[in-house]
Amino acid sequence: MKNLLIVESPGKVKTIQKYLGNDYTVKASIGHIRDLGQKGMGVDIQHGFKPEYEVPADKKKIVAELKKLAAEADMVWLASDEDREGEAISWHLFDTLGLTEDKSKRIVFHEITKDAILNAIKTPRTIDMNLVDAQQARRVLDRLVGFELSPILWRKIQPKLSAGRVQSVALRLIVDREREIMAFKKEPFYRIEATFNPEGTKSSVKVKAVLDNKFDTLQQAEKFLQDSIGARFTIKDIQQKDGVRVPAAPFTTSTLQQEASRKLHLTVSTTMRLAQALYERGLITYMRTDSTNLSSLARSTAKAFICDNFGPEYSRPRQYTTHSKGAQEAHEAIRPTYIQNTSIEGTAQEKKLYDLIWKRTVASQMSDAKILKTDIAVESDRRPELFRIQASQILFDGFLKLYLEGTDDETLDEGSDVILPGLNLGQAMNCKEMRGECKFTQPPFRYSEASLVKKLEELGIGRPSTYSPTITTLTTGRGYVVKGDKPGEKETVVNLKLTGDTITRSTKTEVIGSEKGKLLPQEIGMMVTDYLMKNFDGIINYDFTANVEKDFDLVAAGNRAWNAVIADFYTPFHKKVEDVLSDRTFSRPERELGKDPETGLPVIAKFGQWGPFVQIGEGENRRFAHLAAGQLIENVTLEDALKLFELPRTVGTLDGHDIVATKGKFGPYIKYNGKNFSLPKGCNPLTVTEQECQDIIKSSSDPAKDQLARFESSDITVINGRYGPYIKQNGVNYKIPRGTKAESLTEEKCLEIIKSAGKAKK
DNA sequence: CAGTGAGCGAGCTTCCGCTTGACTT
Repeated sequence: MKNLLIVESPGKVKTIQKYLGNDYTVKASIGHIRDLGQKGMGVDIQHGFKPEYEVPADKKKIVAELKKLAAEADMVWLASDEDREGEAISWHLFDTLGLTEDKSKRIVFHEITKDAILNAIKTPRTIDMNLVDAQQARRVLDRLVGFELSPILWRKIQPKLSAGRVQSVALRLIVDREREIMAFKKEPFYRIEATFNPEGTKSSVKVKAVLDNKFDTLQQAEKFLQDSIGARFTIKDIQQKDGVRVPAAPFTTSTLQQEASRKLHLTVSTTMRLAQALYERGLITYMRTDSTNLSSLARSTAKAFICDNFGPEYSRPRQYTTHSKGAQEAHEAIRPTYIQNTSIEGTAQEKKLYDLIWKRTVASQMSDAKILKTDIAVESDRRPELFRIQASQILFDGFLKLYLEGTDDETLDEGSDVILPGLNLGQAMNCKEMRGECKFTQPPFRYSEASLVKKLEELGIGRPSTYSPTITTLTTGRGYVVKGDKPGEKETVVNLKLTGDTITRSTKTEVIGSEKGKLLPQEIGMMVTDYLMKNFDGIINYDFTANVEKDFDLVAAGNRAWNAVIADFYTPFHKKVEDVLSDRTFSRPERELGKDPETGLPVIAKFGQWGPFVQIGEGENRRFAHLAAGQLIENVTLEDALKLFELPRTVGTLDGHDIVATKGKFGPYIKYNGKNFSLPKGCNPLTVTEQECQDIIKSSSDPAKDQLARFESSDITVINGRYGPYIKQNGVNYKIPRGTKAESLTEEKCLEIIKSAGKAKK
């Protein structure tokens, strides 16, 4: 064998092999092949922070294979990604495989095209040891921070907790936001909206306008409406302005996660799983990237596609530059591999995600949209305030033909086109109706998974490959955060309406500030953040990563030794760690919520061995209840706390046995005759009726309830499982191939599936 | 489930970033 070429991702191997032909064997390292040892610190702190590298167990096989192939090859081409981590991977390969400088070359390419790869082969270089050192500094710093801080938490708060440069700041963002919301005092205000019929138009023509002033009180709003009875309204000013809207840049990992969340309501991890599947099928480029760059081939095919399908006036080739902090741009933006593929085969979700990527990519190469913005002021002869009419009209749709980026601001409706009738200066406007509506000032929004990723990217914290795993660490990993809903607060408001000469009042109950699917900090997350803020504010600072990145840049430029950077950080940091560990005091949050109205006993929220709980009374007969997900000691109300004691609740009986409704680890369930039955989604254990419980118990006792089909002779059952239908035979489960409808399965068809699946498994 | 730091102590937990399966009903 002449040449061995090693890349990171197995997904690239086939394509590159095709471009290079038989003189090359293309293999993948499958990411990093070496890491700091798992046992202990893995860094020799005493001797210049020397890293103690090991090949992890799951990488032994690939390393052995690469070693063998490298020994047989005349030349080894190290083609890992062109970024800090990629450079380190090349160096670890060089070191581990026992390569020499005359028998190995370092090459890089940013896109998987024939030109890019052949060009890379023509322009090899040597491994950039400064860049490798910057990576070693990053790796060692993260290990030192994580493995010195985490044990402090085990000792001071709870075992198995963790802290780190990325996760602790991500957690702090969520905790800080929650505290901002707690501190926020919402204020009511009145917004005045009028519906006008312009003089000289049909009476059905309506134009909506909003007063440029808000009122603090009902009285002020009512006064305005009274003053408006019989008032004359005329157009005082008309301003028209041409504007443009520009398409958003092609997707990076972060923006893909945000848009898939906004438009397709996918979680960050689902988005990545689907994108991985598309990538593996060769349908899209690599999905973990911070670059908005498109290859020249992609740009030219997009141009041709747009000209052919929409016309040349819709085409505007653009190259986007990446602005995000710390971007390393080793890959292209996420785009369809072939722009010509306007749709794909696959699951409904895969199709939707592909469609999103396709539209975003093509729209990014289309013309600006031309907009005519109109701003009209309407004055009253009784009051100085002005009504404003704002409209925007699309003169040329450009990229909007395909795609409009979503927004995180839940109060904003998408820029709909408002068509105004012809209006002139001085024209009279007849007021058909005027409303005074009570609104409330809004606290900042809680983070969703995707908006947290957006914020992390803005701060330069974390990388495309870690956004999703970081969220998993905070939620299912450590229980610092739960994803859930906040019900909002009920408010009774008085609204006003003026029609003709009469003002009517209406009273309405509204729910203010409810949020769904947001990241809610748990008590343990608050405690960890408070503790780290108090003792390690430098590390949990939002700028910490940005600052150390500057040092890493100095290392990468060859201007500082990597271990000198680490020493500067470690000396004061470790002293603080020692100080904190010698302090044996513990503090736990505790708060009295009030008195139990039934017994008069105090109700106290505090943190125990098993997490936050509330207790009623003291001594022998006190009662305990866990706080629910998202409830915090510092702001749980007495009312909410008392509700926690309403479970378990005896609902009724069936055949002489009690039915008890309660909540457990897996959500609400009912206990009956020694057995447990989950309550269906949306069924509240506090309000579920005896009849409903009896039905649940009876239907759950039916062994065939999840069976879709049963073929006795071959012991085959088709079961409707949690992840969709599947086939079971002799205790072994088999997937149903994509595109096959479970209802259409016959015994023969099932046997066929089992037979082919059996082969695949071997 | 247990129960809301009396003591002792062995042995465990943990980081970030680069990758993909293997696994789950």
